[in-house]
Amino acid sequence: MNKIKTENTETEILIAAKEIFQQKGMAGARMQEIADKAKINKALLHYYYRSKQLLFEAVFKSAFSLLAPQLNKVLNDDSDLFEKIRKFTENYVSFVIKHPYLPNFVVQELNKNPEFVQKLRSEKNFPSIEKFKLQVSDAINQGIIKPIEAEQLFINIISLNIFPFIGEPLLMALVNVDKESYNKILENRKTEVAEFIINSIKI
Amino acid sequence: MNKIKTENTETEILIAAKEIFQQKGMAGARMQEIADKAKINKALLHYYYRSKQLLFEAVFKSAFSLLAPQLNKVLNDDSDLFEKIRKFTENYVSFVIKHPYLPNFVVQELNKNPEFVQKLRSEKNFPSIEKFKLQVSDAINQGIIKPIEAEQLFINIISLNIFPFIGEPLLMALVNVDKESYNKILENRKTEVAEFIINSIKI
DNA sequence: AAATTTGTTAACCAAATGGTTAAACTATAT
DNA sequence: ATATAGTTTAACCATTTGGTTAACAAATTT
Repeated sequence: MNKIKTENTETEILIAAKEIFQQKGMAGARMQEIADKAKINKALLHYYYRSKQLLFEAVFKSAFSLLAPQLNKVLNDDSDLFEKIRKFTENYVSFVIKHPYLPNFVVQELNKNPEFVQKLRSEKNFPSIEKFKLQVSDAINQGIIKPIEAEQLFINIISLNIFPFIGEPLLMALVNVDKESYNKILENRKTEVAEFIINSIKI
Repeated sequence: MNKIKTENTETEILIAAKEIFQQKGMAGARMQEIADKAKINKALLHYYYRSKQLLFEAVFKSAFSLLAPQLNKVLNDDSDLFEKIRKFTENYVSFVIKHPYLPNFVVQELNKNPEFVQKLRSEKNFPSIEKFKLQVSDAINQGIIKPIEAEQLFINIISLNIFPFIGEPLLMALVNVDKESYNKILENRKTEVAEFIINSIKI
């Protein structure tokens, strides 16, 4: 079964590359280290992915395709506004536990390479805010929430959920707790954050 | 004036190193590029700072010593809780405009080097949360705000203020606006964020 | 089963990179 | 003015790094 063997190697490379790139970034990652982790010869990396840049792009796209559905839970889910804020907040913690380096990786590499956004936008499933805008203005018109721009609310939701992970080392130091206590704080945020947001906007 | 000339060169190097390190990170920065930016020979970098690692640490400490006073505006300022939230939120935007890459740099390098926190903690002026904890529990006891853990409130304040900058390329794409419109959104956040927080906690 | 295509490796290469050295230059002290 | 200490540079060096090559191995096709 040639196909299977090939796909295995190709996938092994991508898995190894994900780990290294997500932990060390494009600049800090070494092709040799990826090859070692995938237990293959370095030349095979180039056989399958041509160059470091292309391998990186494959990893980046794959990472974003995991993050996008999470964001769509806020932007394109049909559930009630409050319910979706609660669900997203609770789900997001589990997501990050599964992929600890992923959100930071995406945010970071996008900062170092802002033109990358173009490549993402063209892909299908790229999250769009349009539906969420309608939902927010409906909720305002129905007197469920106070007036707020959908963009601001969205940025708030994302910030409150993502930053505690991206800023973990900094926040841990400032709040002056060890990893175990910080994890408890994050665990509490599963419900705290949603209530914090809802408290702020509900009438 | 030997002293002045020396200090100039040393400072020029630090200024150049800040720019390069903050934009490209430790792994992505090149000593030659720093030398070029400082308009000096590469060997001079080593003459004044010994190694890339030590130059980086000098830059990092200098960066953190700029960020710390900002954080202390939340943690160790004497003003009233609501007032300090309003002031911090408004000030922080100006701070980031002055040092666009700084917060991201600190957060990022701390993630890649969590043991770095130790080196910071030992330094004077390292922000401590103790005073803020008292302030929050006082406000709760006086019935000014709803019960909330000081740590959670602090994380919320920081997240809402810092992430919109760190996540700018991602958020710009998701909210689907250009740089100019995004800047307007950030400008509005100067007041929006504080009201969002206060709305949520006030009784 | 012979030929061909696909997958894999060891050895190699050129460029980049952090760092060093020895000499030259400049300013200060004697 | 001359010796001395501090500053700056060009040239150099060893290692690392992304990438290539040529040969070998394993499937696949004919």
